[in-house]
Amino acid sequence: MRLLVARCEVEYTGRLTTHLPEAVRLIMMHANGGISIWHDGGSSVKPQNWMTPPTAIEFEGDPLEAIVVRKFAGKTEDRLDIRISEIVSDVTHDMGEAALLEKDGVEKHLQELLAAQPHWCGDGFRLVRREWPTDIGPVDLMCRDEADGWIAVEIKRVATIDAVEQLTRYLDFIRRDPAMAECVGVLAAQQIKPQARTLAESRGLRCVEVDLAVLRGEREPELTLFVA
Amino acid sequence: MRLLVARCEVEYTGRLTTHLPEAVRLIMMHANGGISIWHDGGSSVKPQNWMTPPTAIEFEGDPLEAIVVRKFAGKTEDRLDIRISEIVSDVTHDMGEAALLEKDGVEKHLQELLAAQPHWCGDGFRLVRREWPTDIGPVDLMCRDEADGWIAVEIKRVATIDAVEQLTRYLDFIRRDPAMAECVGVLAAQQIKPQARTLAESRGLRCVEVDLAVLRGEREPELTLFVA
DNA sequence: ACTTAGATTTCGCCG
DNA sequence: CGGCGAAGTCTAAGT
Repeated sequence: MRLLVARCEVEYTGRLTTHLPEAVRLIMMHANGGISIWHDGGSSVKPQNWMTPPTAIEFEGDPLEAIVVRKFAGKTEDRLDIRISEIVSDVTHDMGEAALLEKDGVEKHLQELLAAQPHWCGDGFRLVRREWPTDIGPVDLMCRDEADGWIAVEIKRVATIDAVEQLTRYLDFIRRDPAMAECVGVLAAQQIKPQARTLAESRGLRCVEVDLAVLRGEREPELTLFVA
Repeated sequence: MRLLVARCEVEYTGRLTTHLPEAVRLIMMHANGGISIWHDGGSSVKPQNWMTPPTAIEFEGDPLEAIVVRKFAGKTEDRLDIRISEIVSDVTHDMGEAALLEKDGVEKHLQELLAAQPHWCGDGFRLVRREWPTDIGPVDLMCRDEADGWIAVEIKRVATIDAVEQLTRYLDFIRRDPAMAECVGVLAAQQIKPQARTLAESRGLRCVEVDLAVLRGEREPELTLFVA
């Protein structure tokens, strides 16, 4: 990885057009051709400009005066022009083998936990299968209740209006099978946005907020705050 | 901005849990408390781990042995534990004034241009207002045609099936007003995905592809390719 | 290669 | 501060 700290000015043309006025910035260049441009005053997680691989990078001048990064994305060429007026530092580090990030707690885990304890989606629910196939993609969980009614469950970490649309589309297809014409929809998520809840309920879909810690048995479900 | 290149191992606990095995990485620390962790083999645009400001950063040991970054995001504490086994490089650069990115060509500009020249959305259209409010959010443009009919316009840079759903929801609400029961929907975008066009037309929504350069008057509209 | 859906999405606007 | 929609979203998975 090459770390170039330089006073520079940057133009990007591609899906849109941007301009960065002259300032001292960090230019991070990866071995795979990826490049990103940073300023202390900007975001600490999103670069001011960047280009993802594959790219073609040209270095002009000695000492370095300009870097041109090109990418051929379909019809339009993406292009990053870096004009360098002063080099503050220029070092390259070998970082060795790729060391990938291991994650735990994303939507897939939520699905695993709810598949193992479907009663959190509704009383008496039992799992028929995960990733129940439909013509437009798999529903996260298919369950049946105590009266043998069908329930399609869509799982999200955060449920927005999109999740309601998604579940609605699934139900449209599932209910075409006469045996499942009465299939019910449940939206289960760690967090359900108000507009999503409103739209879901207006379409007769049930909403369930679930707590990851409770699903893992690390915490008791919240107790009712009044005494009978 | 402090750039620390070090052999390290990282744990994150917060919205989820992650682990990074030992490797040489770049640790980028901004003056505002933002921090991000990079490896040459990973993505060149998204860090392996990060924490956005506000944060509380503790440095342990001399020479440096560990960095602990904390954030109090609501109820749960976010925490980043960086255990350092070897320091390769540790430099700090003053980058001076913030130099912000200037953008041109995003959806807002498209909306401004179409608001000024609504005839590109349909013959004889005139603008009533931008950001026409409905119960579930604002419609980009509300227009009327030569026969005084109402037209709701949804604008996208790239229109997907989601844009069709969005416009459909808006129309559902708009048409509840008897005076606007006949309101028509138009989807205007630089690019309309084939599936979105099919769905839109099946719902009686009109599709218009617009050209940014033409809207700006930089290019003539395409001529018809046959002679009468 | 293209499409779909997730993301510690992030970011900006507006209430 | 929270909700909501856009983003040069990026990225991984499935077809």
